[in-house]
Amino acid sequence: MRVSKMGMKSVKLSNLDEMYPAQDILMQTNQIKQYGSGVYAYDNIPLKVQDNIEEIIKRNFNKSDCIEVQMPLIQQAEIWKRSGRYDKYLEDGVTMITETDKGTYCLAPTAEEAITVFVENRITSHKQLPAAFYQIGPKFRNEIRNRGYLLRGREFLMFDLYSFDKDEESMMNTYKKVRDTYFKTFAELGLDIVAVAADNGSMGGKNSEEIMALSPIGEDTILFDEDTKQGLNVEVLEKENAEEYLAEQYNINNVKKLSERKAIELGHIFALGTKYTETMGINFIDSENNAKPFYMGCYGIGVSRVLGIIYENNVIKENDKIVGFSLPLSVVPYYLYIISTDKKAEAAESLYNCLEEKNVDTVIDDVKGSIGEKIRNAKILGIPYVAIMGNNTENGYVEIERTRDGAKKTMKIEDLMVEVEKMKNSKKDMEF
RNA sequence: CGAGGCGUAGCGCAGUUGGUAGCGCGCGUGGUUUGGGACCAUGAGGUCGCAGGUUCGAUCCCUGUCGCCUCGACCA
Repeated sequence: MRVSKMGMKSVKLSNLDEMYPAQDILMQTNQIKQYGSGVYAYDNIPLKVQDNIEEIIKRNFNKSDCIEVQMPLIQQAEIWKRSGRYDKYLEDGVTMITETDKGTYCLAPTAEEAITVFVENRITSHKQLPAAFYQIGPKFRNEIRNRGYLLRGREFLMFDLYSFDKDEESMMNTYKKVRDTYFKTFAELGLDIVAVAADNGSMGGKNSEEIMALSPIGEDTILFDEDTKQGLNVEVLEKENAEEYLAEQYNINNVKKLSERKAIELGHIFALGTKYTETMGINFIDSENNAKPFYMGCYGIGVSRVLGIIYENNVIKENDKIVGFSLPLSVVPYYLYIISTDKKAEAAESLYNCLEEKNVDTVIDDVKGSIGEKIRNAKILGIPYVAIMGNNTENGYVEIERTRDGAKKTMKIEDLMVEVEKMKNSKKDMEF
């Protein structure tokens, strides 16, 4: 991508939001644009980071035999009435309603109802079970209070997975399998997650855990056990016989060892049981020719929220001042930010074009400006490596700066091309 | 919805004890610069969120309203 084509201007950062500095940078530099409370447009780089997050999620869940589908975003009120949730969702004011001359539609806040209808008459026999379908798409919730930029919007991107099983035991096996996939997925995304036993809220059902990421900007405080990696709600300690309960339920024997950690919820997994399929009357035929309601599970990940957290977790500072971020290789869309003095502009173009040909995406700063300004822009965009060609580098050589920690190295241009391509394929840092 | 705060140029902010507004950054033009956010000159850009009221006169005072932010409840 060419800086000259991306509608970018140099912005001097000022008075960053103390709580969410990274997302404030995105706003100040027009990488996200707010249209209203909890409603944002995305510029190229955050959008592509989000695409990459999606892709990692999809790949992991595809491997776990989950099938990607798409549910409608406008859903007739009837299906919500069928599950009995219409009144509750309206009362809460969370669901956004569109009245048309063809009737009332709900802008999808979630999709249990829609997916259940999708499965009806499609999965009719126990031989087709277990089955799991997921989608990644926009969700709309008229939140009582939006907060933290992308962390809790009215319109946001969500991964939602729905599983169908023949009985409770099988449902719990699916639940565990999905839970494992969550851990794999978030590890790949570079986020430390903890599963925290939780209330079921409006979803209902048997069993649920919040999937939380440890992060300094977390809104919630959880207790964390280093040995078992188990997370708990702070409230657990307020229970009667808390110590016994912890020992029994979570194998935690030394309460003093628990440390308080800031965390933020990125997902929630539920073993629902037959709550929806029973009220909606959606059944399969078991091996003894009886009609039975499916045992469902539903599982969500706030993709937009993951995006926000990844930005917030990767800020870089110089002299204690936040100057930008350095996005992890697992999700960054451009690996290298190429800059040069006028005299070396041709060499920069040639490096850019060669990498384009190898399908390695980079950014070339082809706008007039000082080297220092351009390096700063690389950091504001979150590009992990900067290639500098100028007075300090003789022909055929290039200086590389790793934005994460400011480490520098000079190398041959042809070696760089090999290294960057390697980095793209392995998602691992170049050697420094 | 309960409590608090804020709406003045694209962004960050001043200011007017009531006489219709400034600064920094950014932006346009010309020139000099060119390895860590350069400089000189010159210019563009605001019905001071909106609507009423008080007043000779309101961006400022009063009332209402809308929007945004933070804490709480709720959530991915």
